[in-house]
Amino acid sequence: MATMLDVSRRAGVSKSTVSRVLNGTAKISEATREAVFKAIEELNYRPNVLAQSLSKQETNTIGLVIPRGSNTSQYLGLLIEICQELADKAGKFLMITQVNDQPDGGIRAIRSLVDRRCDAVLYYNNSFFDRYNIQGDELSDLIDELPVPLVVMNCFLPRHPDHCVWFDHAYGARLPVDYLISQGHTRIAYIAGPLNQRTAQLRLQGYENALRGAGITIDPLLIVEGDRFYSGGYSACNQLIQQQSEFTAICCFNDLTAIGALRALQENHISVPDQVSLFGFDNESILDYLTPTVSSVQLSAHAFVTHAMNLLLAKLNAEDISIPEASSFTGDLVLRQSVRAL
Amino acid sequence: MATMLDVSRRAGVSKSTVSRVLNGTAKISEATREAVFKAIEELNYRPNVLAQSLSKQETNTIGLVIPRGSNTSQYLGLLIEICQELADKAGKFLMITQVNDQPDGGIRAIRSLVDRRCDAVLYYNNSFFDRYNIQGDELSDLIDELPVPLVVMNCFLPRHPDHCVWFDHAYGARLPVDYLISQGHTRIAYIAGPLNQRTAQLRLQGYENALRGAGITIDPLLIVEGDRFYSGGYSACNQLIQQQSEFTAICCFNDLTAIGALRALQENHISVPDQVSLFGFDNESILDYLTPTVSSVQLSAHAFVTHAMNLLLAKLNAEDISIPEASSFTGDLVLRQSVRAL
DNA sequence: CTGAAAGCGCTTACAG
DNA sequence: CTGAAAGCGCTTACAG
Repeated sequence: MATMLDVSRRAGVSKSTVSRVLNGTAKISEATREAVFKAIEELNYRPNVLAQSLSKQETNTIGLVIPRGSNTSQYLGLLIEICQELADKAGKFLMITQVNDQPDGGIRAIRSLVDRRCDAVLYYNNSFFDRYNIQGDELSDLIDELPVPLVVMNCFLPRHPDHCVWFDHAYGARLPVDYLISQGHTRIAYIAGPLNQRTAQLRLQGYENALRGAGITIDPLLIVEGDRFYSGGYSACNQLIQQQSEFTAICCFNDLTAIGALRALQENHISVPDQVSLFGFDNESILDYLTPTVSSVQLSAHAFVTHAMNLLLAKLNAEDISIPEASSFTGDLVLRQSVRAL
Repeated sequence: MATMLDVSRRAGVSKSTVSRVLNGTAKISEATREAVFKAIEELNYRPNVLAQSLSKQETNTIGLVIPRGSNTSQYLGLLIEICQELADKAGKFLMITQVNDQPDGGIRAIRSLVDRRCDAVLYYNNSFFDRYNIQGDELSDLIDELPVPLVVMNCFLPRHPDHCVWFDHAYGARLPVDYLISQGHTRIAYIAGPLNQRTAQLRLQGYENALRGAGITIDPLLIVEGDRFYSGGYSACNQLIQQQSEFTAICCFNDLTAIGALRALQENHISVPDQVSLFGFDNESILDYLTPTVSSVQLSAHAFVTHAMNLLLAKLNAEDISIPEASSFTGDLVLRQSVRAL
């Protein structure tokens, strides 16, 4: 690969001049400019970004750490696309890496980006209690230690509320239950996510809070654990049906779970919504094309990611951002055919 | 940030020694080793990967360029996860970047990774005729010009068959049509993808080839263009219904299209599969949870991506791989309730 | 076992 | 307008 020295020789000038031509950092006579460009062309020269970065002591790069197990998530594409777009606008290169399936995978991914001298790092935390996921404390320690800003998405860090952006899952999960209660339902079942995950715990809490708020006793038989995929929703719903507890509605951890449950209900000739009302969570676009269409809760992933990136960029530019309360995001109810008043 | 010089001073040794301790590249007395590690600890030192790479003239990094508009694709997560895993195994850092929405976005993304001295680059081509996508010729020129290996996924490059891995879309799309014909269907409709995209064109060809092969006249009225999303399938199917052409089966560009079509059929009280058989394409896992479950064609994305990464790694290691014919991948029929014999 | 020096490919004061 | 030189933070022959 041709270097700047090669170019300078071919053009009959010094390295410095080539550098200046390339960076437009000084007046250069038209003749030498042309000579330099000619040499660049002939040698097919491309600057070594590593050397540039080392020399300038800046990389203009933002690091993004994406989670594993994301092949079932429709959020991943959105996350990347928004970050890319905002990084572009800010004139930064977005360097993406994925955590690998090892202990400390998350921390190592972050460090690896910092070691490559990213100006700042955005970390998407999949769920607190994932097998190899970072604990909140480790993240907080890391934020204290790192020489560059780190913003964490999807978890709340008590010691660093201004470094994280999170969803209020409990609040969001409460919405459909409150609504069902307002429509006269009292026997409301819940198919949870994997309860070793923080997100699943919080959403279950939201369900329980709603019932408690309405003075309805929580019936443990009406709470079944799924696996956040279709199959878990399917078998959990079958369990609900088989144990013959009476219920008039089911709220689910997420949409996939609800779709699995819907299938189980239909196989058992239980009509939705005539006999059972159904709520998903996430508001994936397929819900509009199921029969019946399925109600859900919409988390504004777009606003969420945008906020996180803007927070990061603000920290980068050392803008004195007042800690925005909006770093916590809630959800909105989306009603469709799957729900009816009792 | 502490540098190696800082560490060496604190430990009372030379930079060289610190480097050797860190890299285990020479016998070092236990005493100095400890002193060095102590200094590293105290200064919270982390090597500058940029400087290392520049000095060693190697980065041990593989670049991956992912497409835009991937927020609706379930392949993106799989693509990244497999590449990450194989890169890990090969001891390489995987640097991911996304093409941005500008002319030459693809080429610029590739170049940008090469400028960062990736050892090799893997490029996922979304579709030939996307707004800003690279043309095959440009890719071939790039392969000739770049100083590092470039492997291209999802398109066929006549000049570089050994640098690309692709699906035989026409073949895959032919499978369900052949099957339907074998089951006595002759009036088979097709809801295409956006026909300005190469993939959509090829799959439509597969449909037409099957009909021709069976001596069935192609009825233009039975071919409608969708948009590869639910909504396009929905309206295309409504169009088929309204124009009252007789048909006993519908094959679709992809599963989303089929799901949209299913909704339209159900709204019109047309029974699947009693009155109309239905095929999707891609075999997304939701198909098992629809009512009825929907037949499809499975492309082995896993094998596909694995093959591409292995091809890249082989080129990196200059292994003399005989050009594998298997660089073209086909699909498999997956039959479910949505199809019946006539 | 360890250090001094040159080099990786750039940028940027400092001179002229 | 342009060049020589020092420096970015490492690695690695070359000596000893």
